[in-house]
Amino acid sequence: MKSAFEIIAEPNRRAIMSLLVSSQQSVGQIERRLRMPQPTVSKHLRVLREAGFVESTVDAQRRLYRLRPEPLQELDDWLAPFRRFWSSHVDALERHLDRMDQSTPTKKKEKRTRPKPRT
Amino acid sequence: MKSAFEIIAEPNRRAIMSLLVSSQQSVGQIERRLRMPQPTVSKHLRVLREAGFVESTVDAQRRLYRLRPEPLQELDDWLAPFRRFWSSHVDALERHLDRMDQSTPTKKKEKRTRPKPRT
DNA sequence: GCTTTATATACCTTGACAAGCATATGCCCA
DNA sequence: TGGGCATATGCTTGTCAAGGTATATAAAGC
Repeated sequence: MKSAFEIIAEPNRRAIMSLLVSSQQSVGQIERRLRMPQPTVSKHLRVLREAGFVESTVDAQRRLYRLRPEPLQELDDWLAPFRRFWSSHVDALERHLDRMDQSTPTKKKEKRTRPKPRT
Repeated sequence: MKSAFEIIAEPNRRAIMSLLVSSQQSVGQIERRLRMPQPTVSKHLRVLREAGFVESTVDAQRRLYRLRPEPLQELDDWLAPFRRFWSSHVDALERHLDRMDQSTPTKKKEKRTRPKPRT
């Protein structure tokens, strides 16, 4: 089984998801609005469906697809531990930088790979 | 350039990120704690670094890696529009299901692909 | 029943990427 | 300065997934 992260790694799938945020859509609607060949849409919808990101309803010859919240919540849960790095204060990074040294450092030359970000 | 989503799609990279949440780590520490061959660690760190997920400090022969908040925030931003589906009420799904019909439905047979989830 | 519309699937090709292994680079210390 | 430790990089290979094209399934309407 594929992780939720791999599912949304694909740009077309993210586009489909974003489209479904406003309301449910048929395959044909998605196809037209995203200017994407129909088999491509169907295949991505299949992946999304099997991963639980969307569900479908039969409407005559059409299938209406809509979002399901659970897998997105899983992504959100993974992000949670990292959220403290930016959500609390502007200087969250600074606090992080000060919480160092459980390694065995010798000299600390402190040559940063990047310039210190000015938030 | 690669999207932040593709970067974190790789399980080993997510493991490294999670490890760095507690504090910065040297390559050797990551290698031992995740039981991962050293070249593998270095290569993933390179990907993470070039995508802005981590930055490094030179400490003699070691390189200390630590997290950077920005790219994760980007992920969080993408998730934001979907958050209304679960964060507000228990019946967020229900409300979504009721906000339908901008398609041209004919009969509405309502054969759900899955059983209606009982939250 | 036949045609049209809507969606799904099968097959093939191609590209991307991760792992494994070997090797290079760089720094420390005796 | 030579050897050992820490990390980075090069090369090769196997795998997997996405796109393209064609075709299958199924319902609608005449």
